[in-house]
Order: sequence, then C-alpha cells, then structure tokens
Amino acid sequence: MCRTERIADEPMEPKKISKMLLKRLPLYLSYLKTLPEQIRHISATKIAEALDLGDVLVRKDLAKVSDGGRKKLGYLRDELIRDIEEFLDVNRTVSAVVVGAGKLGQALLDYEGFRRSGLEILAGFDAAPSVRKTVADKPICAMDALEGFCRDHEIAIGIITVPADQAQTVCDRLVGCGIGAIWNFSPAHLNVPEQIVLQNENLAVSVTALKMQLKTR
Amino acid sequence: MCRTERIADEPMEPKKISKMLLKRLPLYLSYLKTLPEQIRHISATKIAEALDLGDVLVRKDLAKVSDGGRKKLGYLRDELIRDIEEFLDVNRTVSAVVVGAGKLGQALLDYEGFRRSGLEILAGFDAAPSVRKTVADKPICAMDALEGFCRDHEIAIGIITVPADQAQTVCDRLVGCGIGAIWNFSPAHLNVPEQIVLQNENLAVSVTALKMQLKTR
DNA sequence: TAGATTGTTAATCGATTAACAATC
DNA sequence: TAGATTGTTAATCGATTAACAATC
Repeated sequence: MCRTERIADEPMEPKKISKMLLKRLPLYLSYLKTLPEQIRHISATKIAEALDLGDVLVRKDLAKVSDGGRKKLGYLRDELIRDIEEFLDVNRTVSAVVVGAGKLGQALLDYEGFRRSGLEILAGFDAAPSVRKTVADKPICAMDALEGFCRDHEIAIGIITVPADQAQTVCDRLVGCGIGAIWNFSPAHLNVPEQIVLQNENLAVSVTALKMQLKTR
Repeated sequence: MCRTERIADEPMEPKKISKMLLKRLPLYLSYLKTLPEQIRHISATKIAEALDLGDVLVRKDLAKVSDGGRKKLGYLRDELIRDIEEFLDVNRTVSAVVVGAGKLGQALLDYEGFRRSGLEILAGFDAAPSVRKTVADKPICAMDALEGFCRDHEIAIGIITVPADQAQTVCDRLVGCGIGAIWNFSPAHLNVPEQIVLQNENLAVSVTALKMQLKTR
C-alpha cells in the first residue's frame, strides 16, 4: 500500500478539510458568539445539542481546528472562537463584484453582514446601469468597465446575478479578468476552468427540493 | 437480517429518494429544456458530460424517475422532461409568504422564476410595513396579520428574511400558523418540530466556505 | 473516587464509481 | 456485426457514528 510504503522524508499530507467541515465551522462560530458573556467553558456535546448535530462529529471538527480541548472542561469559549476564526481566516478580506444589478444583486450589494465573513463587495455591474447610480454607496457601472475594474482592484470573487441566458458569457468575462472564484446565483450551469472555484446558489433547485420534502414526508 | 426475514405481505419500501437526487433532477430538467428543438433523443452520458457529472450517476438517477430509456438510443427528450416534471410535481403550486421585506425579501417577492418551480409567494410581512405597500403587486402587510393570512390562504412554506435575532420568533409564529416548511435565509440556527421541513440558505456560511476553497486550492 | 469530557480506532452508512451483462 | 447504450451488481470512497481508552 502506498500509505505504508511512504518515504520517510516525504512531507506529511495535511489533514483533509472537507466542504462539510467548512460549512459547519461558521455555524459553530455564530453559536459561540451568541452565548452569554459569563459562560467561559463550552463542550462539544453542548454545541452539538444546540445545533442538532452528533457530539462525536462536533468533537472531531473542533479537534481539527483547535488543541484547546480540556478533558472534563471542554474548550475555553474565547479561545475556541479565536481558533475557528484563525482557521477560517475571517480577518482576511477578499474583494468581490456583483454582475447583474437587479433586485437580488442590489440585495447582495446592500447586505452589511458579508463584512463579518471577510467579503467586501466593491461594485455592481449591469448592462443598463442607468437605473441606479449607486447601491449602499457602491457604484453601479456599465459592463464595459468590468475588466478594468477587476484588474485595478484585484477582485477575487465574481458574483453572478444575471438571468440564466447571460450567465455563461458573464462567467467567461469574469474568468478572463483573473478572478479566482465564481458565486453563481443564476439557475444556469456554468463551465469554468478547473482551477476556478465555482459555487452555485441555485434557488430554483432549492425550492424544488424543498417542495418535494414537503410532499413526501 | 431484517431484510431477508421480511414478512411477504409487508408492503415494499419505496425506492429511496435522496436529497442529492432532488437537487440534481432540476438541473437535468433545465438542461433538457435548453437543448435545441430538433434534438429528439438524449443519453445519460450526454447529460453527464454537459453537467460535469458521472455517467453512471445520471443513468441511475434517470432510471429512478423514468422507464423511457432505450438501449442504444437513450431517452426521448420530451418524454424524459415529462417524466422528471411529473416526478418533481412542478405543476403542483404551493403557496408561500416572505417574512422580512428588506432588500432580500423584496428580491424574492419580485422573482418571476419561482412560478416555474411551482412556488407562489402571495405576500410579504414586515414589522415596518409602511416603507412599501406592495412589491411586484404583492402586498406588504403588518406582522399582526400573519396568522390570519396564513390560515386563510393555506400557506405551506414560510420564507424567513429577517435579521438573525428575530428569526426564531418569526419561525415559531410560522410554525404556529400550520405551515409545513421553513426556508430560512437568516444566518440563525432555527429549532423546529421534527415534522417541519427546514432548509437553510445561509449566505454567510456559503461565502466563508467559498473563501476557504479560494485560499486552500 | 466518579463523572464528564476529549480524542482515537473501528464499524456503519450512504453515495458514487467500476465492472459487466444485456440488447437494440 | 459492432458500437452505443441501458441497467444491475459489486467495489470503493467519504462522511458519520459507535465503542472505548484516557484523564482531569
């Protein structure tokens, strides 16, 4: 087996971090932050109960990001918060643009909460930018300004909120600008080069799945 | 083993439908609908290639919802569309309300595309309904009208777009109205009775996970 | 001490993929 | 026929859970 025959000075492969873990850690973080000030210690079991998860699962997750676990006591809350924040690198801010300044695009431009996650949306772009000049003090620009803006501001994430039939074109242009990730709110399937991170937020898919669970329970 | 000792006249357990399947079927459907008119046949392999999925996976998915598969030919496109639509019951419309008429709530009220998924949002509710009287011809009502409205219109889905600190309260009221599912866009973890379907659309979680993939690739 | 907790190893579960038989 | 395809059975993979040892 490859694993047992590993050459000694080959670097250890880093602990694998799954997407599932990445989705749970922010939940732990927001739960920990809602706890009353006077609570100093918190156990994996308590977190698991509060969030309807298995206790072993939470324990393993926490062990991946912190070594502050004390038998019988659990974790020091503030230390655990720091460790998760450090792991998730919430203080590193990345820049984004929204393409498509319809209602949804405007809502994302307007949402204050992203800053707490380390996302800063700098501008919106739209084929008809005349409807609004700014949203939440952020400029709504014409599409032909996209490439220049992305390069000048080192945009890392392109957020797509245009209709499905324009999504691939917009996606290609964003990739051409050198962005590293696409956050796709359109219902279209997008083709991206493999080094680009693609995350789909397809509300039509979500609602259909929700309806089905409603029906078949 | 339980399975082998099953009493003969006990009803067969229905084929299990996983959440993953429910999220892929709408993707197949929208892909099939974008195909040019003249294409009459389509194979699982082609769909898999177009959507970056495994071919066996698609084949198994399709077999669960249609028996129209013909060796060497694949599926008749129109028949497959009908079979998937029937399985997903897209023609059954369910009614919903949005609680929280901020930018995001308004965007959801305004989005035409939900009708194609069989979701009809009838009204919005807000603690300060005075800001807007209607969005997309749908009324924005005061919170104290929530219970009456939900009962009168047999609302099945409650969509939550209020800030995190009000989400649980709103959720409890919706559950009290007899809705069957909560679609939660707030970043709060919600406690619901087990018979209520809960789907979280936590954008803070999404963006954090996206940032991490960006970093660690 | 006894109990609560962590953290590890093994088992289970579910979803995906591989292999392959069937056949139009 | 040969090739493209479906559909099934077995294998693999990854994530979760169970069992349990350690210990403060």
